[in-house]
Amino acid sequence: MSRYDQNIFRNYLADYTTIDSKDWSQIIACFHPKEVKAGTLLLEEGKICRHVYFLESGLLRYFVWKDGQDVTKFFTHPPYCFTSQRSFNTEQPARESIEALQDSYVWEMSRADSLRLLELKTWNNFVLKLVQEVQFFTERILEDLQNETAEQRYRRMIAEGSPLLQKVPLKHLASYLGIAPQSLSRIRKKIYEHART
Amino acid sequence: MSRYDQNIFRNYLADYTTIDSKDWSQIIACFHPKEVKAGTLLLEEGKICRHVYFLESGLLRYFVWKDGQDVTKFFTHPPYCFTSQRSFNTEQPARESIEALQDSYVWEMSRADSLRLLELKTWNNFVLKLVQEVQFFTERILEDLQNETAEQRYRRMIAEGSPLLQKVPLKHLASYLGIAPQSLSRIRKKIYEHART
DNA sequence: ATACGTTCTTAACATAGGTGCAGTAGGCTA
DNA sequence: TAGCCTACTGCACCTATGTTAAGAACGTAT
Repeated sequence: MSRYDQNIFRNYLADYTTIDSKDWSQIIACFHPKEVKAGTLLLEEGKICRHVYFLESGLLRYFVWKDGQDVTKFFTHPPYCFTSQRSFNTEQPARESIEALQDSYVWEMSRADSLRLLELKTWNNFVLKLVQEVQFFTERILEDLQNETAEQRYRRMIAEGSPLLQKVPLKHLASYLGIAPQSLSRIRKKIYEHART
Repeated sequence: MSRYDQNIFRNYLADYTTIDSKDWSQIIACFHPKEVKAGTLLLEEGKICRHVYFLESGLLRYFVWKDGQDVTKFFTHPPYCFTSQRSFNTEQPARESIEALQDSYVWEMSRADSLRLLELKTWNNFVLKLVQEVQFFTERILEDLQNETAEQRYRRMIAEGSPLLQKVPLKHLASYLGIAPQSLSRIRKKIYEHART
């Protein structure tokens, strides 16, 4: 696993928009490397999110506290550009925390730089596409949630070969699916029993 | 109810971004008025959405066909700027239809004009904010769906004084809440019984 | 007026998808 | 060695919602 390889970021951006060397140097100049050890928080609930991040490697988990329980909202795997959108845009305290599940390499950009960089057409274009993409993802999750049970969603993760299955503890997977760990166990049992026969 | 009052649109935009007369004339030049009678479709599932719309007055309903059933996804009330995002951006057939529940006055802009207008900084700025806002809404709906039952969501609509309660037939409200009309009736009965005591 | 379709309500009953508790087992850390 | 956490399993139980079936209220067309 390479660390701090700018090309990962650049290639990632190139998937969204064409980007020349001049744009790229402007963009990368705004980002600074930051290492996040497994188990530590990149963002803590209640604090204001003041950065835009790019995840180069590792794995992150968004979660909230709900009735004294740690509830996993979703995961971010590399390469991905993200922030705590609501907190970042409104400058209000974040409702969720972001935890590294594995040692992660991220690049971060300050709010001030972010606002400045939006003047750059290439970046502006990228951001718009990214936000639309996030919107599509959210809609997709919403749809799945309405149409499928936790079991069906878990089966689909398997069918789609989600890399999360190998990397995420089952307790987090369970809360991500919206069920108790016992229920996930039962589902797993059912699936593997059937698979054997 | 005034018809085709450009000021409604302009004031709406002003809530997102400052807008001078020159910008405004460029923007409004791209939009053309269109009346949608109650009960008719602004967009039909399977067709490609080729416009951006602004809803000046009336009420719209997004719905999809799912297992031979008409399922309401959400409603749009004025003033609001919208489109079938996925279809519009990807030029793929829309998965949902948009129906007018009341006689509605909308303004429409072609795809070509939309792309051109994005070059205008004011408009670009507005679009980015709008897409972020839509993302917030979707996230909020997702959260509610995970945390609340249909009954709780219906109660909250009442508590928040949603205007939909007066305007939308209960059958659509039921499918919007994700339950059968009978179930909504049961919930309503329960609420009103309790309210009386 | 009458008849018809649609929407909404009510009731009895069924059920899927989940919870909670309790006990067991394996692995890691101190 | 003990202690702790995670995961698995069996069982009883719950509850939100579906299903079915019937009737009431309302508007519209004939």
